[in-house]
Amino acid sequence: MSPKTSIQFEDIRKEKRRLILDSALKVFAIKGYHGASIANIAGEAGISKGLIYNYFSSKELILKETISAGLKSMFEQYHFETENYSLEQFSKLIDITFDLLEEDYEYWKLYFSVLMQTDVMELIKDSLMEFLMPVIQNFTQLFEKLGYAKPYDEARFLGSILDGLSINYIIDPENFSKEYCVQRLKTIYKLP
Amino acid sequence: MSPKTSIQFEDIRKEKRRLILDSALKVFAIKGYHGASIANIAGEAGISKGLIYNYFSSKELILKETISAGLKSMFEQYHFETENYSLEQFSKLIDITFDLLEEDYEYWKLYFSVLMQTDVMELIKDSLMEFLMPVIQNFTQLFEKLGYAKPYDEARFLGSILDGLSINYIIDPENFSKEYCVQRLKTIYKLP
Amino acid sequence: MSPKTSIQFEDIRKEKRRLILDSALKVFAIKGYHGASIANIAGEAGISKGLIYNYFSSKELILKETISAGLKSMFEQYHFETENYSLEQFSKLIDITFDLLEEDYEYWKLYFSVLMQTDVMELIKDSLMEFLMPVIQNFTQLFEKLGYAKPYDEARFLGSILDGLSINYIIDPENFSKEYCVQRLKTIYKLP
Amino acid sequence: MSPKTSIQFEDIRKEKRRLILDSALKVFAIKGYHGASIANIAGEAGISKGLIYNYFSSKELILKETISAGLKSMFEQYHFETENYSLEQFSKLIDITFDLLEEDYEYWKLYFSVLMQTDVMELIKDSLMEFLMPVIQNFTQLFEKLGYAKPYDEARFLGSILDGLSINYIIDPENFSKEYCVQRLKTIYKLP
DNA sequence: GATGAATGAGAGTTCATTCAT
DNA sequence: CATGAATGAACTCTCATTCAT
Repeated sequence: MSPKTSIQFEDIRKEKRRLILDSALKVFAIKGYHGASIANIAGEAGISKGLIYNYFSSKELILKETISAGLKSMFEQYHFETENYSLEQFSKLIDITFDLLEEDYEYWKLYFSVLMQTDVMELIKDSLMEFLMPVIQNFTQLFEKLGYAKPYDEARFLGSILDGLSINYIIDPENFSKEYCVQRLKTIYKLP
Repeated sequence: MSPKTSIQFEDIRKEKRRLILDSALKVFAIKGYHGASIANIAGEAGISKGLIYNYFSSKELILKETISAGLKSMFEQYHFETENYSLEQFSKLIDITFDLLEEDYEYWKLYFSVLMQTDVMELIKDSLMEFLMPVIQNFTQLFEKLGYAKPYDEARFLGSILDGLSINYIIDPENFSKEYCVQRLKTIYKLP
Repeated sequence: MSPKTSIQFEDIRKEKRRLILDSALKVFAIKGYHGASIANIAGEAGISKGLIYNYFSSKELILKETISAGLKSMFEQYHFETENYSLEQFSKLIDITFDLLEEDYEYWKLYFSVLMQTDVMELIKDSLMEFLMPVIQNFTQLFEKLGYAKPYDEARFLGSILDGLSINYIIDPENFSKEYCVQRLKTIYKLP
Repeated sequence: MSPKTSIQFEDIRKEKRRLILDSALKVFAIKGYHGASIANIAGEAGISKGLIYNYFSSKELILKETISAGLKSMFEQYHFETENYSLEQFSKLIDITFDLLEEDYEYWKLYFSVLMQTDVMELIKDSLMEFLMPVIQNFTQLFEKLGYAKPYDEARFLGSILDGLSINYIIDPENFSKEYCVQRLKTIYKLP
């Protein structure tokens, strides 16, 4: 009966925000960004269209936040020191990558579906770069240590392979042997 | 005095059809299928919206034709026998692939942008499979001949790498060293 | 402070629905189904085009609902037992019919304008038959009882006369003497 | 090889005009005025869209001409003296009316489909009145001679019955007994 | 905080009409 | 005389966004 404290309000807002982003992710993954409507998202979340605008000022912003929230949570899972990768960490990173793909299937589906659309890309470029740059740099350092002649190019090469494997897994998980590919990749880089 | 000959009309139609498909490709590549409007395509082509429907009965059909025209022209360029790949052909195929990426940059941008959108994928699946299946099969045969334990999985692994490299080249051609990656890939497979 | 109650929303919806159907009736009656546009209806109702689709999912559906709402309300006014017409009821039915024509002028204008358009007819056939069949059957029974040699044909003959009189009244009410025709019709059938 | 004479040209024009009107009638009868497109009519006639505009300056005009050409040709078939109907002529007129309905089914379908649409009606009102007025006047005179108290109202009553019977025959010729109704009508008016 | 009625711009599509040939 | 490519306005319908309650 007593008025809710501002802390309680804060909690409600955070939870609802989370709910909207999760619902948006589901709907975006199925229908794509342009194909999904605010009504779809509201329906999935079980709330009104109007309420969504209480939390996000536009559909574009929902996409941005969906993507960057995903990147942030993924970043947190990598959590080892940001510099000086070891071979063990390299190996582990490959494992983690594929685990995340499986775990956050919907997120990655959205991520890749949006990756190639120039105009949507524009929206998320900043969040993306913030996350990807250090990873590429770390690999560049590692490959330098390992004696590769062109460590940056090798890092891009590795990144590309991971992208390709990820996409193929996302498109058609049934016929794609994750295990084989992980093993094969480790063989190429002589990882433990 | 006399009406335009049917040959004249045919020429006009062929040319205009080409113009529309080319314009569609450009616009689709930038905005994606759902994000691109018929008005955008008409604007790019410098014609009226209505005229587009004199040539294609729907937006869906424009996408289908754009994709399958691209696949067809690409298929013609591979042109070596459809069975029994040799290592030389394997090597050459990698070269050709990256040449095509450079040559038909817009097409591949569209191709990859469309690849991840479930609903759009549905529209072009048939054309796509018709082209991709034999390629995967041929590689499976080749890897079998080369003694790989799981030739189909290896074919998918190779395909994924090519996808990943292609996408990274398409997204950011300036900072991506095509030459390094081609060379690196050939080293992995011990190609000439 | 609190959101609109669902009762308030329900009231708004009911009223607006009514408004749209009434406006549609007016416009359909003047321009016919194909000739009337959603913009016309929205204009007549003083609302936006978009709002109409908040209440009816298509133009077809608006027509269907318009027709069947009219038939339903008319059916309710006949209200005497559905079987075993008497001569008194026959006589009364003629009176009611012409009263309704006067009362629901616009509805009947639409009804008849739509009657002859094959494709539109297709849309409303079911609603129509549901209403008309029992009437024809009852008259067939009545004419059988009265000793007519071909009671069904006589029922169709009577129905045709009523149609013809109705249409002529609808087209040009000023110069058409309803009273004379009602009286004349009763004379033919020796009604009270 | 020699240039066609202007008389030949005249003939060609007349024939083509006829062809277009006939084709328009067929298409209008099936799809209605609004539902039929110029392309449909051109297709039915086996000519180009452009050529139609060489003969008629608008779609509206095609409708007008279709209707009034039909009325004119019908008028010619009645052909008995325009004044002083006899009972024999009355009887014959009923017969002719139903013969024409059967013969020119498509025309009458169009005629009635267009009858109730206020805006289309506007277009053909003049042609219509030119034809209908004398018929109504003649019947008024006849009913006066026969001693009816309100001969004009009786003429409208008869006209309405003919309309109603015609419409019901047009809508559903299979289940409508023309013969019964003709006979019945003659009985009412004590015709030979 | 929460609702959903309401808007308006813009989507894909159709079609009467024009016009160069 | 005849063609059909081309236009542009209007069509049905969708949807991100606003706002009174």
